[in-house]
Amino acid sequence: MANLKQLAQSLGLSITTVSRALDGYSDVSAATRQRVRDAAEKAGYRPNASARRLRKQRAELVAITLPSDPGHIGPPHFLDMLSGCAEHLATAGLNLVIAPVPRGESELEICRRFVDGRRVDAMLLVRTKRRDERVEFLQSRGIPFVTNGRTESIVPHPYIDGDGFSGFFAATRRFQAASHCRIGHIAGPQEYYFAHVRRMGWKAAMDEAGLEADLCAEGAPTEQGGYLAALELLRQPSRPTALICATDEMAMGALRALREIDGGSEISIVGHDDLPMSAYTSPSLSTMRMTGKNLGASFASLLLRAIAGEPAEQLQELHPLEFVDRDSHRRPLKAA
Amino acid sequence: MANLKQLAQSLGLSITTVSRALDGYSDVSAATRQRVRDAAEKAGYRPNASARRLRKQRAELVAITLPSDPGHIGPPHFLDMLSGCAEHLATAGLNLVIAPVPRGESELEICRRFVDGRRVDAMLLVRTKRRDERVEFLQSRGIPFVTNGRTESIVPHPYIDGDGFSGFFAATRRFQAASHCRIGHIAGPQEYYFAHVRRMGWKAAMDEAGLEADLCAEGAPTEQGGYLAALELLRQPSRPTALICATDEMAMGALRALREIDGGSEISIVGHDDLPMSAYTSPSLSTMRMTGKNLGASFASLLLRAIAGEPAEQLQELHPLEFVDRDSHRRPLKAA
DNA sequence: AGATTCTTCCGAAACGTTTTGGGAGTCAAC
DNA sequence: GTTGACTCCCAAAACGTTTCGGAAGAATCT
Repeated sequence: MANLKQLAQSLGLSITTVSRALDGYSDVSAATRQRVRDAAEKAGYRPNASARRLRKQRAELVAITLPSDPGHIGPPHFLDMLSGCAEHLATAGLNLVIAPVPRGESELEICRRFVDGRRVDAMLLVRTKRRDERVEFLQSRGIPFVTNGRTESIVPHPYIDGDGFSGFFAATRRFQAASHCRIGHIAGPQEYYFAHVRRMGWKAAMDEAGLEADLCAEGAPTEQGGYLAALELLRQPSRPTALICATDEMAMGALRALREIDGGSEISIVGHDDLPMSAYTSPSLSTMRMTGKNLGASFASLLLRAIAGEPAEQLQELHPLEFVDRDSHRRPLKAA
Repeated sequence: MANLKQLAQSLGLSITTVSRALDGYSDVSAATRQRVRDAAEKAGYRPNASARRLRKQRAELVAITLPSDPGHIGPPHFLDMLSGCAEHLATAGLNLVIAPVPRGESELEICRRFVDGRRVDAMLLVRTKRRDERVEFLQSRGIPFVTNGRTESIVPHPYIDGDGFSGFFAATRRFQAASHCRIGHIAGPQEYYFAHVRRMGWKAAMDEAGLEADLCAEGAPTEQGGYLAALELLRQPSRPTALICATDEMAMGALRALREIDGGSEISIVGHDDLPMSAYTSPSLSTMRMTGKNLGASFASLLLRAIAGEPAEQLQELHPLEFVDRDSHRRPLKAA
């Protein structure tokens, strides 16, 4: 409850000595140190955070941008991540603050406010774009940060990401191995790195197999976006027999479209994210998810290393995707 | 980028005047004010947050405890709430920080750290217990706070909550109207207020109808908890024909139990939370959810009013529950 | 002309901590 | 009896802001 001055007075010591005793410096005698610590404990003393921050020129805070419009990271996972992240940061004395983006303001402005007002020591970025102005800004300021998702920035930066290319490549291959030729892709907005790279994985597998990669429709990364994109593909003269969707949510929308369309139940489908609800759709949705446990802790750990000054090149984690084998990806294929 | 001193020097003014110009005080001339503001804008000046906080004795921060073990608020909703809350608080210049609870530490210790270290001006509490030591602590410190969920605290405090009693009462009535007599309740841990009050709602409706309220099993508020509790009820000599579950997650577990048991498909079921996945189970899960949009903003708004000094009695919001009518609550009832 | 008010500015203190750069005392070595 | 090393402690500065209490000069009133 009290402050250092009062504590010092009550002990008949100087502020300096009390402060150094609490911080465990060796230039205060063991006896005094103990006496000070006991008194501090008894008084319930906690150093005033603002004062320490001002003096040490560190905010002891890290901000994470909170995607307010639908992004590629499903809420259930995101909250897990937030939690794991906050917990890990706390072990280093850092607290996690949420940086929401009010309508009418850009994420860049938010970054600027937090960074230039020295409200935070570092930042975590979510939902990266291929060309991400937040990344450019933070690099120009030289403030440590880690992104969840890569970018196409020329100068490297720390990130943690799932290997969407390989995952979508492998999923496409899987369909090809099951004799699918008309494999369509429901893509997310291509300015996002994750959406782009997933499309590239699908396309590479099609190209390599000598199949035409013409069945691709882009939509918002939402149920509705997936629905509309799927309808677009199903209206083609030569329909897909299988669909690879950028996200589970989009896949749910595609499933809705398939239900509405004649013969839709013969089309196989796969998503990405492994949302909890994906296990309960009918058919249950086959999907992919990032391997590795506690994404949040890894995210935080990378940031701590970035703060400690490790070079960006050593702070780039690309996790393989694992396939979640359920029903939707092997629906009976009608002979063409 | 710069600080007040540099800005003042470059303008040939005192620190005081620059500060007051930026804050719009009337004792600096309009001309000077404009000149200062232009210069500040050009220099990209942002006041140092730590310094202001120290001087103003306000942290400009609000913490929310993050339930790390499974609670009653489903992750999807929780993240929405977090986001809405952070956004609303930001309009008042407050940022939201996440207070995770590391294993081995109690939520009380976390509160103490945040409050006594003056890291926050106020707190948001989630997942309240009937007797909640965090509430008692914050009341003893006189720090503003709002809980999501009521408590049995003698001295009133601000809260926002769903009316679980009436909701579960009405749901039980609904089953009774459909000729169910053996209506069971899958209860959450009774130390939580929400779990207790939901059970009370069910019990009151049973008592009032002259039906025996003997079919009640308690479990952890998880899928597994619901599964085990349901098995317990289904093993009774006189089985339930309908089940009211404290949460959707528990209801999902109960559905699993029903699938495994002979005749389980004749048992009706209802949950609470309206998780996204609840629409996709088979049968689709009838459930309840709190009315009112943007819980997070309401939560934040209550807190701002609490900070402004409004008495607790005026800051208690109890929202009715609405029934989400799907398939699981009207499965064919075998004549007894 | 003197008294009063208004306008516009500023010096200095304060917020509570950490850290720099010693200072006084003790003890052993020369 | 001077020197140096060591132990234990402290005064004061610094971090960057806000705000209290004027002060100087101009304008208005008596």
